[in-house]
Amino acid sequence: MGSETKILVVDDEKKMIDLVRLYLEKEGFKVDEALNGQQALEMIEKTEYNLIILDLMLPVVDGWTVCKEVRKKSDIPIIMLTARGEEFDKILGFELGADDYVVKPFSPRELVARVKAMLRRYGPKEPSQILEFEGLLIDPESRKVVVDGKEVALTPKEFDLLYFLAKNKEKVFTREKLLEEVWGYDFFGSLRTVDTHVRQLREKLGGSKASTYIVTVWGVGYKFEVGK
Amino acid sequence: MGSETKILVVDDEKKMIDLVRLYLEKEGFKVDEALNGQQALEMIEKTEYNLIILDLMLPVVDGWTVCKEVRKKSDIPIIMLTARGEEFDKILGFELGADDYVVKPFSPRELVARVKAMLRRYGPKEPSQILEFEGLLIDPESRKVVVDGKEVALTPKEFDLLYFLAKNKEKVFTREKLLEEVWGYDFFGSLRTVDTHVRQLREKLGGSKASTYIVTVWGVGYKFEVGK
DNA sequence: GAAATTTATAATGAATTTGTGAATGAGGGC
DNA sequence: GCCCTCATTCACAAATTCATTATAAATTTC
Repeated sequence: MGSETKILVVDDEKKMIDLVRLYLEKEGFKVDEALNGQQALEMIEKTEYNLIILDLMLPVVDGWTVCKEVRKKSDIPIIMLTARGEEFDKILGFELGADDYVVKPFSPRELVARVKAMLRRYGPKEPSQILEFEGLLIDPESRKVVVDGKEVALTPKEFDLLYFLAKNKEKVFTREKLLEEVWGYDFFGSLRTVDTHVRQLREKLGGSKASTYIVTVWGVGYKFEVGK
Repeated sequence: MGSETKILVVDDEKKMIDLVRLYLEKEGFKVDEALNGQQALEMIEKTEYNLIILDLMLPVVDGWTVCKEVRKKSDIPIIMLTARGEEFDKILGFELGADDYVVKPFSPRELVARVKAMLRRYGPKEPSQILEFEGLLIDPESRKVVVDGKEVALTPKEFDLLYFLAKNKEKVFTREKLLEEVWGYDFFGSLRTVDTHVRQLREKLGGSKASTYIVTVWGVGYKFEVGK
């Protein structure tokens, strides 16, 4: 992880920057800071960052403008920081190219989790691997799944679940762990939700060999297993 | 399970403590309680906890102070409990070294999930190891057991028992100790239960060399022994 | 060698866990 | 606004495992 992942934090409150820096550095990230939008744009010009954390309310040049400017030249992931009550701005932020937002006050765990999720997704592109098994092909790029040569339509959650299990084949996950990994650290719903999605998946994978891949490990959870 | 993870819960409302205790103990954690900040600090001094759950509003010494004091000496994960509306305090809490916060009223699942997440991240982690012996392979990640090249299906308890014994090979355990370690500290059933599971295991490990590994130590208990 | 203690075997009902069908409700597209 | 999809939850059925009991076998002790 910490192999030189550079993050730029833009906020006019020094205290906030320090807080964010504290937790990001604990995770091994390299952190730079900018106190206003103007400065931020200059720094982005000079240095190649892997991710930008951007407060909306900035002096000189506001967050939206920074966002728009950055997007003209690059696809760096941007996480916006917004104060509660600025909910409306959220939409605007997304339209202008932000990839995620976090509402202040936030928990460091939440921010770190989102940063990591973002980097996993957009960061130093580990070639998104096409997974292939007998009678089953999973392409994360196009989010396409092919069973016995025929494309099968999966819902987003179904796809994410299948892809996660397949990517970590032979490894058992508890329902709790799956909720955390596939649904997200901030989902606290019922464990049985996992069962339902597994069922849907098995059904959609049909009577073919593919339907045998998702295995119930009784008393523990599920795993993806190729078998023999 | 059973490996003694100790959590200190600090709150001036006994009712709140009981609630938290209920859910944490159900998960196998050992829970201590303190009703005020002063008491909390004394307990932390004497005992080594793996995690602290800390209410902000405390008599004698408040949550912030406790947090600051703890941080002077240790990196124990701290989860803060705050009442809704104390949003502002959240930031302050983080600056003082809290690792996460939960807003009251909270769902027990949420609290437990956060506790576990915290322990996973900061707690000590032992890598799960594949154990291999002549004619027997035990993989805790996939929870697979292979005897003489053929996979054998074990029930959860059988697997846990076998893995525990094998991981601690050459060491004798009384039935009592096994119940505590494999079943959990809160299991108060018959000692004979262990016998039953040992028998099942031996049967499933078949006539091969593997079936000789679980050894009865007469008058004491069982051990896993590779022999010659 | 017999009695006493400890362990092995086998069977069964209870308890836990998972599968299944269906209902609800949120959110997006038209 | 309306319909459709998807995610989630619930209730119930099915499957599996678990703990216990009773009885037989083994081992020790005297």
